[in-house]
Amino acid sequence: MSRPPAAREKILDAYCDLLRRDGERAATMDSTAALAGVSKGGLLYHFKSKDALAEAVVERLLAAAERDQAVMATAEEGASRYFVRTSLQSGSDLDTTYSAVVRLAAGAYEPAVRALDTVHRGWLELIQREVGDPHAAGAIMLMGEGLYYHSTLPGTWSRGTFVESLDELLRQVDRLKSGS
Amino acid sequence: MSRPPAAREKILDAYCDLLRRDGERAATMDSTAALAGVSKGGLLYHFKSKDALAEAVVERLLAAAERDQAVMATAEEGASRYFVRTSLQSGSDLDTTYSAVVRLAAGAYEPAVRALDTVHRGWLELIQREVGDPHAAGAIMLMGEGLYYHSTLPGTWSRGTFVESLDELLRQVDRLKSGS
DNA sequence: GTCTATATCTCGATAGAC
DNA sequence: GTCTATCGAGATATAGAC
Repeated sequence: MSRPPAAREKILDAYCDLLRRDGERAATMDSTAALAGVSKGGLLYHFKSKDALAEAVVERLLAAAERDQAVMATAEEGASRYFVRTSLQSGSDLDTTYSAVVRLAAGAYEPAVRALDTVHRGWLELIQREVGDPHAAGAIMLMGEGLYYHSTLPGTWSRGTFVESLDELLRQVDRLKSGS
Repeated sequence: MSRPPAAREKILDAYCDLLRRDGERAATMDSTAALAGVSKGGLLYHFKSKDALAEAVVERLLAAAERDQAVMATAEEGASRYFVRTSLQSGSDLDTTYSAVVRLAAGAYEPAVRALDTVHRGWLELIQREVGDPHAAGAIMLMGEGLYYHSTLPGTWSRGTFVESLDELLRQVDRLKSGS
């Protein structure tokens, strides 16, 4: 359990935040360094290139997703409800990193695309294990992903709408789970 | 019904394609002009700035969505099935433009965010009109949006998975529709 | 209406001081 | 381990020829 330098983590946090909030275009090394409170030279000591930064974010996602899926697999409410409920952005480490990787994938960065594949497979697998019917499981996963998609678009009406009705949405999940 | 110059449309097509396939970063004026088969000067005759390009894409989305929602409102299969079915990228004008605007919104471009709000409200409204129960309608909309989200991520496993099971997914839509 | 040439700015990355 | 200074590439945008 080596403890990575605090500066390194601050830089990664800043890069993920910029990706999530302002998009790939705004997530430059200059603005990342500024937000992290270090100079460009300081940043480049920890990450030799921009690719190295992106790589580190992808690794962070895979680690966070593995931890989260361990929790999801044993959640009392069941994997489906856990998944849909936590698809709303809450500011957790997984949220932020996942959103950042989605932005990287949107920029056609291959390692990000592959990492998302892995994470998505894991989620569907866990939901299927609980639900049984693979198509009901697929529908539940899509609901969660739709919720994520809406919660990640900057400042929209839909986020508020769906946040307010989360309880009722979870009851729709129950309907998909039961029978058929 | 003024007919806009062919070059202008080709430029917009190229810009949308680049945004969708390669992200905001890659969608530069240089590469847009190259893909459209015009020079940078030619591009700048039709669009005085990059912002003007983005604006035109947003307007195109609003027009395409209005046309599509008119079809959706009277679709024989019902608005819900129509919506979920067409959430899979098919290469239609609406698909391409919507994806492009989502990328612009991810870059925190406010007019894109507002346009998406408008379009999303319209979709949910039409689904609710068919389904009755607003929460079932919300769940159906989220399924469609999840499907869109997966189909727009470049080259993933999930796209294939959900494409293959579209018929069964539509039956899950029916389950959500029928009696709460 | 479309092109070339060019000015200006910002990004990513290197070099070297401290 | 962190900083400043600076270079080359690529981005937006302007000017003006055809």
